[in-house]
Amino acid sequence: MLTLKYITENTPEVITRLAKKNFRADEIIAQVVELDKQRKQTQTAADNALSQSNALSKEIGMLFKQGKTEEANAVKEKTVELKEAIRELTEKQTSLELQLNDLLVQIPNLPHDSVPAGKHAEDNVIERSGGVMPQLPEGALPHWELAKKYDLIDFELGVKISGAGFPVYKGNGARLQRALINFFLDQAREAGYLEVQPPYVVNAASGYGTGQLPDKEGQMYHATVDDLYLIPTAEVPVTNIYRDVILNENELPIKNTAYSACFRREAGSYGKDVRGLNRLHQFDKVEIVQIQHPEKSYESLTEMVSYVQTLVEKLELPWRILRLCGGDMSFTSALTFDFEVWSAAQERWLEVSSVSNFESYQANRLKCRFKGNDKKTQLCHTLNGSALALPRIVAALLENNQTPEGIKIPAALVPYTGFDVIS
RNA sequence: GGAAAGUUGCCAGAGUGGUCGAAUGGGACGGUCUCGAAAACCGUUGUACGGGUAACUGUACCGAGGGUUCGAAUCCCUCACUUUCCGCCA
Repeated sequence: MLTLKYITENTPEVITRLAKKNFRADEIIAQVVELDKQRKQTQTAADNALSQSNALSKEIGMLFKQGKTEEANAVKEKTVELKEAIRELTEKQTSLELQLNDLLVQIPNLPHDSVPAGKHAEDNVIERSGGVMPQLPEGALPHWELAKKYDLIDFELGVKISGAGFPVYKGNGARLQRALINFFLDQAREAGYLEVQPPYVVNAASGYGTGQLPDKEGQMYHATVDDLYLIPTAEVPVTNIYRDVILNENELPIKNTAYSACFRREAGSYGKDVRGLNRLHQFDKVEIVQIQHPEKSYESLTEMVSYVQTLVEKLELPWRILRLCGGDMSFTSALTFDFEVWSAAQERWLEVSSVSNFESYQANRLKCRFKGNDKKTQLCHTLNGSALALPRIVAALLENNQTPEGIKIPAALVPYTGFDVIS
């Protein structure tokens, strides 16, 4: 969430910038400013009352020690009223703080100046693109047909075991998954990321830390008996490593990478958008996360985008990078670049990565701070990106590389798969 | 799953009702000494919010939440977690 300080000190600017995210902020911001004013007044009053009470208590202690019991009891009388006042004031203060927090979590992150205006995905700006569009042979098949033809993925079997959206990968299909995961992790390590293996279920505090809770509660699977949530992305456990942490400035940037299975309930979509591998309840992804100094976070964002570009290039997929417009960006992001690869048989672009700078928005909830060389403590900036999500990469690989002889595996991946063609 | 013991600052660890934001030791940082280093000595070393231009100052925080009391790190209750032993187990 945004910091109270920033909102109260830059109120008009906050409202203007949020308009780019198509968020009408004037009312809620006015409420925040008003509540904050009340909060400050209440705290001052409460602190004064507590201060008096502390002084009286000390006095009573001294009097008892000196054996002046009667005088002590007289002072005790005075505390009765004060106690009541303290109770009321602190209750009011707590209530105001809760109200403020409720409002703050409803305010999205401020978009970066470079974010284009717009409402929908069509308003996103193509940043750059590359790769060669494949010429498919006669009778080219979409990936779900290819998966069946070569016995790589069994969607029906997944339905039997779990339900729709839980495919079973078999044989070379399973080996391709494993190859991609290892390839992505090795690449990330070479790019300076520390590999971590996080838990796949998290507690509610972690869900709040990265912003899945409370707003996106319905998107996560919830194991209610133990009150744990299945992670929708490794971003959640990995970023939460740094919850309630004060780092040293010279530890920055922190660069972590993690593979995890990801679980998403994703209710409400149907049709060709969700055919085959396009949208799943369980999928594999390698994630990259950075914790960075505020002055350098946009350098890191550029670096992460370039890094993801090298991955799609090594996989020889036609790709493009979109700068998301205000209306298509996530609630928590300040600037997001999406990667899409061309799915030749479906003849559509598939989103395979989303790389974002959250600035201090996420760090504020996480309480992820660093102590600078000037001894001041301030919030870090957090960034993350998929590098990459597997299913749509697999879809594009299968479709784009189909030939009469079988499906060709890109050269960079062959050392990982152990085969160069699926036939 | 059963039993017991714990949870205090960067770390170790003392503190069982008042002057305790908290002894002591270690670490880190700064200084003295030194050609330099070590040793020794001296000093500094939490977070959040409020007031103040500032120096500074008020309040809260000793796992979390509640209670008792004029006053709680300290007493009581609930919960979470950790460790050890037993059971079960990849």
